[in-house]
Amino acid sequence: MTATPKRQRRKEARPSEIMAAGLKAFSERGFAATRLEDVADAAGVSKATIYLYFENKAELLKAILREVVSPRMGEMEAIIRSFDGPSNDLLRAIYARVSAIVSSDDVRPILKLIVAEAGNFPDIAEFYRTEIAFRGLYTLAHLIERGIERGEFRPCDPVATAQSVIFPLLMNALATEVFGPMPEFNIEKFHPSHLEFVLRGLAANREA
Amino acid sequence: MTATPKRQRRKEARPSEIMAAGLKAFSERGFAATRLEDVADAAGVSKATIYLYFENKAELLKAILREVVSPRMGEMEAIIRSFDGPSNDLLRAIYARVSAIVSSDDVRPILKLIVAEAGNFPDIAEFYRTEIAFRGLYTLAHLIERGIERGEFRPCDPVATAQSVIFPLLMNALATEVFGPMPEFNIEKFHPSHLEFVLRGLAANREA
DNA sequence: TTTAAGTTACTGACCAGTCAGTTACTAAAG
DNA sequence: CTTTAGTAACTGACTGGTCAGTAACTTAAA
Repeated sequence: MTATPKRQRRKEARPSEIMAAGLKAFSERGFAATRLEDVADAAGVSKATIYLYFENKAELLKAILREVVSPRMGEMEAIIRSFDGPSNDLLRAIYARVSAIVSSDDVRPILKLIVAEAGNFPDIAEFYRTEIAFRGLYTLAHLIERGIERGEFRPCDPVATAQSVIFPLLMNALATEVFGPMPEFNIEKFHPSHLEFVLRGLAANREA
Repeated sequence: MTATPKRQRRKEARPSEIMAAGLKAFSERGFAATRLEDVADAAGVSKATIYLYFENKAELLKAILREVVSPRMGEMEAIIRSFDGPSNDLLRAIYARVSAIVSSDDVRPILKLIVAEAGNFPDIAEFYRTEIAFRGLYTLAHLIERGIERGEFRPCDPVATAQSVIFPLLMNALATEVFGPMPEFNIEKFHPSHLEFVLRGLAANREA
């Protein structure tokens, strides 16, 4: 009988399993209200094992916040660089990609977590402020600028307008995370409706 | 010498002072991480005094969340009911009012607090979901519908479009609360820019 | 003098972090 | 192909500190 032993040694898999369990627990209950013992249970290890891979509770959170979002940022910028058609089509492509990322089950909880905990972790707040928020916003602003230069979009402040474009996406994901799925918000209609709204809001005047 | 006594009996003033101190502390550090003793210090009372006016820590939070936002909701609806001009002007008026409320120093922290803590307080989440979020969104949707009926706005899904209008406002306030004031976001340009964006996104087609 | 607002000092529960001990695995020697 | 010595992964049980909530007392005001 080769029964599975009561415990296993799986050095490689542990950190990511612990981080996944931590993301779920932290985003559900908040950082301070989450017991490391519960994270351990969910990850199928003992609490002490967490301390083999992470210095302390705060470092576990930071590792989670650093790990999940950053890789996705590159994608968006790559799409913009490699695209060559009308700005409308580029915007559609970006929109589809961003909304898929932001609404995904691993990124959406992060959004809530950042809002809730950034105040207690200044270095993480700074990281998200510059590497995620600004970088994302300016990338989008750059796309808008491109459209203006090509005469496809009306003249406007690109950074301010980028917020009009992207914030509803973020807020919609955040609301879903906070209140759960909301049929009253017309979830399935929201994305096409907002995209249409954005394209009209950006459209260059016909007369010219 | 009629020196002020070391302690005073101020039954009327205590609750609101405690709630103000609680709002500040809870929104800065989060509910679980906030010590009731710190709230007491900030309110100029002892911790036990809090228990004279609130059953426990959770009830203090609930009282704060119930108290601050609700009164503001009525205002918005009143404006819409009493208005009679073009929908563009109505939208401008509402926008000014809502953005003032949402960015105010006592409502903005509530936004963050709700996002962070709704998960741990189901009854509060339900209250905000229905009495604040839906009610506000549908009120705005109603305004948009009015504009469509009068031929001033293009036909669209009012509820979905209301999100395009209001979510940037909320997200902008939330970002300010989370990351602090951000000159890079062109704060002073954002509101006029977004309003312009919204009016163009809603505008009825010229041909008709 | 009475009452009720307010405080001080305490307690019981909880939990992050630690450490001594245990078990899974590796591989060198027989 | 065993056995066994060594090591790295993992765990159970503990501790020191923290903090929500309370009980017994004090004093401002009516």
